[in-house]
Amino acid sequence: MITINPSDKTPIFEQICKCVCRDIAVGTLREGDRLPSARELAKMLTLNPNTVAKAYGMLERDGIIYSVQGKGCFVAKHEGKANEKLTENFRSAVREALDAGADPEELITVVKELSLRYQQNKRSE
Amino acid sequence: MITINPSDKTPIFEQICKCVCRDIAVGTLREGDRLPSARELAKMLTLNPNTVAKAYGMLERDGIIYSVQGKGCFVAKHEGKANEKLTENFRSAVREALDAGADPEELITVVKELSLRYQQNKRSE
Amino acid sequence: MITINPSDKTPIFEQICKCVCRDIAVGTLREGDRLPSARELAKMLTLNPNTVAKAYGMLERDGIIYSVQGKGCFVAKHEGKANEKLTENFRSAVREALDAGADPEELITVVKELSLRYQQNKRSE
Amino acid sequence: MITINPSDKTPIFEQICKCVCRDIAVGTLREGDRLPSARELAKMLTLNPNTVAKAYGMLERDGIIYSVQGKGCFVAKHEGKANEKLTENFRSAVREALDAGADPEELITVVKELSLRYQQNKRSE
DNA sequence: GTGGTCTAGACCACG
DNA sequence: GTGGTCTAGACCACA
Repeated sequence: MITINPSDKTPIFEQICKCVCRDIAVGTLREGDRLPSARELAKMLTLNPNTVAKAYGMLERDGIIYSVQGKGCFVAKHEGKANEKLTENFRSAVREALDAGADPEELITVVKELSLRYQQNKRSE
Repeated sequence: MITINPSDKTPIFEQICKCVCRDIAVGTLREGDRLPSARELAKMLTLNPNTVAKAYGMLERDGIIYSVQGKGCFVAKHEGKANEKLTENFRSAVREALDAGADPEELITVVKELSLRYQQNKRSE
Repeated sequence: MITINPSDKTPIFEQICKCVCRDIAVGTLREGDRLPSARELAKMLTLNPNTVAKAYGMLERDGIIYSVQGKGCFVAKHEGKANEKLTENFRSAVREALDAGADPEELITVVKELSLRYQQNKRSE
Repeated sequence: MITINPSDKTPIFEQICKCVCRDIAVGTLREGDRLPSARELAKMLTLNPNTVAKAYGMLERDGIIYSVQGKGCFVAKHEGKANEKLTENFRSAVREALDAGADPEELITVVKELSLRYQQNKRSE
């Protein structure tokens, strides 16, 4: 499922990319699965088709999906690329925090705290 | 010390905010200390005074500093606000990673690995 | 409707904020409604776009509206925030009066007297 | 007692005026009482003497105090002037709130709520 | 001198 | 087209 939060400051095309990557990492999307066409998705989410096209273009450039003329876009062999892309964001956030002078122990505490809270949310759903 | 990297794509005013927060978190700046005036800092960094004023304005709205007409800007009681602001991006990155199904242990491993590498870079400087 | 009184000494951007808050509180603006673009409004009021942008920025930081890149600004879920912001000055005036030893009954009498006079003015317009 | 809050946005000279008016209204200062000299007060509060002088000038202009060359400043016959000045602030706040579309009943509720809270604070002191 | 506000005009990313 | 950022230069009130 691709969901967009318009009030989120991250560009919409990037939100789409992340959703697709996440679905691949989680297993909701598997190798060879067909993504909704750009037009289709744009209509579903009431977005500008160009925005969806841009997102698909980024994903294709990164080798996460591939497009077939006249047929649509499909999930490529992942080889962990989608996962890499996701953790890369995390890695850069860690680097940024360290540059800002954060204590490694403090970061680990934050991870533990948030993952605990996350699991509780999941359980209560 | 406040340093700016113009080639960094994060807005200049935000870079200033982070520098101030870091200095407060580290203890270089303490409650009641006076920050350089907007014009002074602008001259030092060859920026427009408005840019610095915007940064100071953000910090004031976040309760990290307070401004006094005709006197200057001063750091407020921290209560960890500066520290929170620094790890804010990190926290959202953690949430994103968890949403993508990342294993908390895996994230902690990444933090440990990167902080180790970071300390080595620091030592070799 | 947003109207500006240039001879009023309260900053223009604040006047804009109050107008928007009032329109939300009254119900003229509702959740999800789009505000005029900063440039558009600036042209209508013959102001500098930056002034409007500043007002919109304040409203966004207060969670009263949210901005979307390339689309515009929209009113957020209110939860009474707009109303609170409107009576904010009033609340501090009440606190001040109490500090000065004013009798609560006396203050209420003043409110009643002035609101009566206000309604008469309104009727005679 | 005159106390100054530097982080408060109201100008310092105005804070001084309000303190004096409040002390007169409450009865701490009475007709003929001598106020500390501008220099003295400036030293006590670590303020610029000009700031205190400005405040005293405003109070004298309003007929709340009078100055005697070489002797100092003294509290004038009040005739409720100090009280008027204080409630005038309240009145203008009420007018502003009404202009913003506030409901009179709502304002009265706010007064009741805040005065209740104020009395509780007083009791617990 | 300080911060606060406003204007004018520019560039960018997003949609 | 939109909002976001930055620069340049101006005026004001406060201290």
